[in-house]
Amino acid sequence: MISRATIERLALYYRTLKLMLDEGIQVTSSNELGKRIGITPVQVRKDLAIFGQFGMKGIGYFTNELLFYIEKIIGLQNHWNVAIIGMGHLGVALANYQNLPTLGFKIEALFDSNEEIIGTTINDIKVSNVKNLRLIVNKRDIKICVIAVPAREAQGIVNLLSTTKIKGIWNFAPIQLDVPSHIKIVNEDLSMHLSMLSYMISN
Amino acid sequence: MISRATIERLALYYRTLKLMLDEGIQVTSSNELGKRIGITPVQVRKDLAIFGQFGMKGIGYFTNELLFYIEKIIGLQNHWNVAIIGMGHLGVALANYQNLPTLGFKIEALFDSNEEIIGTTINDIKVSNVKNLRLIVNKRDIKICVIAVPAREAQGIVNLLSTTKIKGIWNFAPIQLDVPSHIKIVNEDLSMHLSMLSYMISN
DNA sequence: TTGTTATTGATAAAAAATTATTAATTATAT
DNA sequence: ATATAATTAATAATTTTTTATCAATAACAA
Repeated sequence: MISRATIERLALYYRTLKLMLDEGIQVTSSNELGKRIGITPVQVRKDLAIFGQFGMKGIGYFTNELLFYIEKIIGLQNHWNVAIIGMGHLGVALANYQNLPTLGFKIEALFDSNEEIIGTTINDIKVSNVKNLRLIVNKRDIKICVIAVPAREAQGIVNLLSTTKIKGIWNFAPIQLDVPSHIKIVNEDLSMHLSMLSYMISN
Repeated sequence: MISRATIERLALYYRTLKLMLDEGIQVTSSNELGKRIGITPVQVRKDLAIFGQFGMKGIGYFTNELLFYIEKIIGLQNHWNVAIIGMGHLGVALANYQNLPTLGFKIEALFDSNEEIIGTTINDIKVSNVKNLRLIVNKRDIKICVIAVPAREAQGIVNLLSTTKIKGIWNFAPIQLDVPSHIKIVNEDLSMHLSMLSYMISN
């Protein structure tokens, strides 16, 4: 079982390696990677060692090679269809969020329950009635749902989704959701992080 | 030194206790708290033990008392003035984010560099020119800045802010920022969490 | 060729975090 | 009164994570 912390760092290696490639850096090292991210080179090597041997003793890592392997590990070579549920300010922001397509996620549908919003177009995608959520998710082969509805409505949406074939949920509602084990969930807990910041500056 | 994981859980205890109070639950236990959050009761008690003894053997915890103590620990009794920099879709969403005022953060200023946005009003607050960032931050006693600008502009903003009296940064730009040690930073790394979700559903 | 430097990958050590156990305490039922 | 169940807080044990060390290897300079 690979720890959450390791995967988070893997995502940082990925981002850093992409930047390095843009900068024309063809060979790098655990030292350089660690320095950019703010961790020790041993930690970098330990993380990579879990998945294989990607470097060369005495040299380091070929940037493009390592990037390729990490992309594979994270699964970013897959291209999943995504739906966003809840077209409040946050949902609209996510519908326009550039990193979604950049990382290979294709926004296929947007949903809301407000009659005034249904039928409008956001970032070239028409907003559907949340009543048709299951139907559209199934028809358009949507594999990831982003939950951007108020906390009190979130569990209801999850219940609707739990019998579809989605694989993951990216949850922005500040609430602990009950999700069947075949669906993976990542909580983007903004209010928790605000509390974190409060703690850090208060102590 | 208290671990990040502990503080994150503390924020969850806080949220859960508030909900419990709303539900009229006056006495709770590490068992009940743990169950709601999905962790063991021992973990709950261990976390709390770091800060003191808040419970009673044989009984449990008085919900309002424990809430009060945790609020104190997290520092949420403080009320900080906040500025948001970058009025893209995300910045606008944050300017309307209800949990900011709920947790005691007061949005005092909004900034952008786009002439067409400067001077407009978002959630009753006028958008200022980012050229006046330092001036306004100092004048309005702003202690927390939210960075919602593109990654390539983020470090420049931090450099501007590093000589002001702000205490914390809530960073939404997907980049590792160099921050002087007297300013605390919390990274809200959406793209990292997307990678996390990708890993979880791909493996 | 040989010595020096930089580097990985493997193993060992140390530190940190989590989980288990148990004594002490309170409420409650008999 | 007494036994039982529920619960915290303290301590012990275990597991996980991070950090340190070192042999092996490659490039390069003298």
